[in-house]
Amino acid sequence: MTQENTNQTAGPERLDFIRQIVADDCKTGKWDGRVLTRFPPEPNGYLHIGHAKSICLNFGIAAEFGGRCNLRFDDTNPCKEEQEYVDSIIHDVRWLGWEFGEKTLFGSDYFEQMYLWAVDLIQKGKAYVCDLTAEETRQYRGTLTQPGKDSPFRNRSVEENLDLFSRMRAGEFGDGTRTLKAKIDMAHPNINMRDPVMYRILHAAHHRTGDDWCIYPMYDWAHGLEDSIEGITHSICTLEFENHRPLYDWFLDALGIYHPQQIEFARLNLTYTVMSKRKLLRLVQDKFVRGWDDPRMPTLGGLRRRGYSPEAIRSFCKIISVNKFNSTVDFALLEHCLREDLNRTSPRVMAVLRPLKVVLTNYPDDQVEWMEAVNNPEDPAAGTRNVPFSKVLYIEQDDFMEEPPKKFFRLAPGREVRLRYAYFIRCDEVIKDADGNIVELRCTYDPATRGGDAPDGRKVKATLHWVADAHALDAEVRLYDHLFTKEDPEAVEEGKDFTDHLNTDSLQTLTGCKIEPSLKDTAPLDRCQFERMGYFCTDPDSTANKLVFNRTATLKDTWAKIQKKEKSS
RNA sequence: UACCCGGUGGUGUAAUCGGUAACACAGAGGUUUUUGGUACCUCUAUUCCAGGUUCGAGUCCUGGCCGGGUAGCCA
Repeated sequence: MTQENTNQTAGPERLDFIRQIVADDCKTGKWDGRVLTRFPPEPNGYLHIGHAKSICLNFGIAAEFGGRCNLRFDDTNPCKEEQEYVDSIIHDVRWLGWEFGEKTLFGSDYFEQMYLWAVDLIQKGKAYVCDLTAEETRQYRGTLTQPGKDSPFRNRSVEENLDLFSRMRAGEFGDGTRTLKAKIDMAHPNINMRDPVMYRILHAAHHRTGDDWCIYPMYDWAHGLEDSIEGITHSICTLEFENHRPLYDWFLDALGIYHPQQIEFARLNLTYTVMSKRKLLRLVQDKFVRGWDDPRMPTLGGLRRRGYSPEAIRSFCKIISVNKFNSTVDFALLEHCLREDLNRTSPRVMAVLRPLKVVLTNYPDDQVEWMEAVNNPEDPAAGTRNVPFSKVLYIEQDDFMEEPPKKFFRLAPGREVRLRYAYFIRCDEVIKDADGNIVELRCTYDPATRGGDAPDGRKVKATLHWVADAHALDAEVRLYDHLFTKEDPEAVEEGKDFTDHLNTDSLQTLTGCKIEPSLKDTAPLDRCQFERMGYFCTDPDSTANKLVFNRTATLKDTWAKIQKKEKSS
């Protein structure tokens, strides 16, 4: 019976609608059991958490069904694309934990084949060279509710089209003077089918093909061909391409070549976040953030620098699943996945962010004791370390209140608490400066409580983290909050835009923080938990002389919740 | 007001094809605890509307309503 239960909980996972299609296709042998997906970014920007959804979908399906997933750059617009983006995208995909073999693929590698197929379409009378300007093309296209009208160049002879097209390629014409269009139906209710442009003239250097070409294929023409050439089985893309599918199908069928199946899904939206490339660019350009990898950015570079783990992002992508309707995922769900992973994997250390000096009046002046501390209670294999303890220490300012409310059970005058892995201490005296600020606590420790337990069995209600003054490392700590104050930053009133909802307190920099000495040799992107404070990550700005940490996420904080509730009531 | 797509708790999904609406997050309460963390337990709350088919509808049909996408020589 136990075994049956185990089998049930480990039973088959529910399939989302795309995996359902793939599973059905495998069963019916539609693609001879093959599964080949692809992730096709344009190298014109940095990847973000929304791309991670697509990456995990495509690579995940390939892995689960014993197939493959191609990383293919959709680089058909030389004006926007750069090698730097290619490199960063490759890095991000690998960082997320996906493998795509030695070879990355590029749409631009297929330019010659695409050209040949364009010629084929001309010969079949299904494409023509058009001399209309961009503006005229727009007018001829009609509107959403009105049909378009035929271009005066629509009925050129095959010979003339062939001649003109080869001269377009040869560079005889200026940018924008001519296009190659598919000859479909200018009255089609789907605007994408109203003689769409296949090639435009662009005398621009391409990041890979250099000056080899001065005509470049449009996405609608190129994308299906790329899929076809690679033998993709399931071409998974976002919802806005749904209206393009008939054209995708039309091209492939007109050419009579291998025809993958396109499937669309809804892109990711996250609360308190913007996701469009344009808006993210604005944040960078207008210096609302420090760059593309600012730890507040939803870019993979930003999340990485913030301290997010690839595992957390992958489990998030799995849990949100995939569907065909727009939805907005609660940021708290991403943080949940993050904490779930970090709790399991992060070594614990003690760090005091806002130090309050504590002097143990009955502790020998020059004594140092090395206390054994557990590195990770969730992982016994992580072992232990020793932390120095001495007469002068720091605790968190928030861990002391001169006049504590009922639910506060940390340190207060006359009250006893435990210093983690060390001793019970009692507060005897509060020292203030001329302005009445608390600057120091005089306390006594109980030598009998070494390690943290009282032989007489008495209990304390709180355990505090601490750092010994003489051995402390100084550090800068950057605390982050949501970049926006509104769940949906894009829902704006008249005359405003999303930057009006920027959170002015999204970054708080703390200096003079005290860290236990075990972190002396920490390296950029190392992750750890500062006990009771949250998950942190060493920033790339960190040096041996100046340590810098980013707060990845707070721990769940029921005390903060109580405070918030009492403040609001 | 053209065409396409879609509506399941507060949020994200599931219900294996017509058979007891479930899981997670969030929220509330509690147990354990040398992290007010973790773990564990309890609770709150759901099929857009109206008809129809059926013993039985979240699922099928019809009609509404609501939401999203589309008029780049961008992808």
